[in-house]
Amino acid sequence: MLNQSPNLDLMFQALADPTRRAMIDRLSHGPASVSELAKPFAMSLPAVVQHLQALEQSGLVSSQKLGRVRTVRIEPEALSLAEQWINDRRTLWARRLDRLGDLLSETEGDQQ
Amino acid sequence: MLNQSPNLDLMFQALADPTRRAMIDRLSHGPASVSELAKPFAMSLPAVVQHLQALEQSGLVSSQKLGRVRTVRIEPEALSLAEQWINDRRTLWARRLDRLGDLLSETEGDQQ
DNA sequence: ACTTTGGTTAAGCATGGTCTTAAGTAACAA
DNA sequence: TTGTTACTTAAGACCATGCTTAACCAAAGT
Repeated sequence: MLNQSPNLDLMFQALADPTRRAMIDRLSHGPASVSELAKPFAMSLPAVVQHLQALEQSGLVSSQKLGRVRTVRIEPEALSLAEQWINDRRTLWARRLDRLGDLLSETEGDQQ
Repeated sequence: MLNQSPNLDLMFQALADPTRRAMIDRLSHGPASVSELAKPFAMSLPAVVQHLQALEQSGLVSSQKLGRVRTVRIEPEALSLAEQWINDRRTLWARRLDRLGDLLSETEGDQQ
C-alpha cells in the first residue's frame, strides 16, 4: 500500500497514541515487518494492524507486501510537515516577543 | 489557570483538531480572550471553551482570568517539546540513510 | 438597581476510536 | 499435501470526543 496524501488532522491524531509513537520510534531505526512491530505490545495482532492503518492513512508511514510479509517504513516528509506546522507557529510567536523586546528597549532608550 | 505539565499524548491529541489548530494559529500572533478566540467559529461558546480546556490540559496554552475576561496565551516550550519529539525521530532516520549512503559509496569505491 | 457582557457548569446525545474474538486467506516449509 | 506462519477481515463491546441547549454567575456599563 502506497502512501496517502498527508493530512495534519490524521497525522497529529496518529501521533497522539503512545503505541503508535512507539512504532514510529521503532521505525526511525529502520523498516520492520508487522509482526516485528507487534512484538513489544501486549495486544492482539488486529489491534496492531489497526494502529498501523492509522499511521499509514496519516501518511507518516508506508508499507508494501512481499510474499506474505508486509514491510513498514517511516515517511520522513510527512513527519517533517507536522514538525514544520508547529515550528511555524512557535517562531511566529518568538518573533512577536522579539518585536516587543525591541519596543521596550527603544522606549528605555527614549527615557534615558 | 496555570499551565499543566506537558504530555505528548494530550499535546498531539490537542493538535489533531482543526479548530484547536486554528486557535493556536491565532494565538501565535498574540494573546486573546475566550470570546475573541470564539469569533471565527460557528459553534457555541461552551464548545469553544471545551477546546480551550483540551489545549490547556495539554500544556500548549495557558490562561488567566482578570475581572471577567480570561486571557489565553501560547506556551512555546510545550510546542517545542512536540516539535522536538518529531525532529528526533526524523533525524534518527535521516542519519540512518546517511550511513547507508556511506556504505554504498564505499562499496562503489571498492569496485572502481 | 437593572442590563449586558463574558464566561462557566451540567446534562445529554451522536459519532468515532481502541480494543476484543472468531474466522479466513495466501505464502512458505516439511 | 499438510501444517505453520504472517497477516487480513469482520463484527461487536465499550469508552472518549465534540458538539448541543439550558441554566447560572459575577463583573461592568447605564
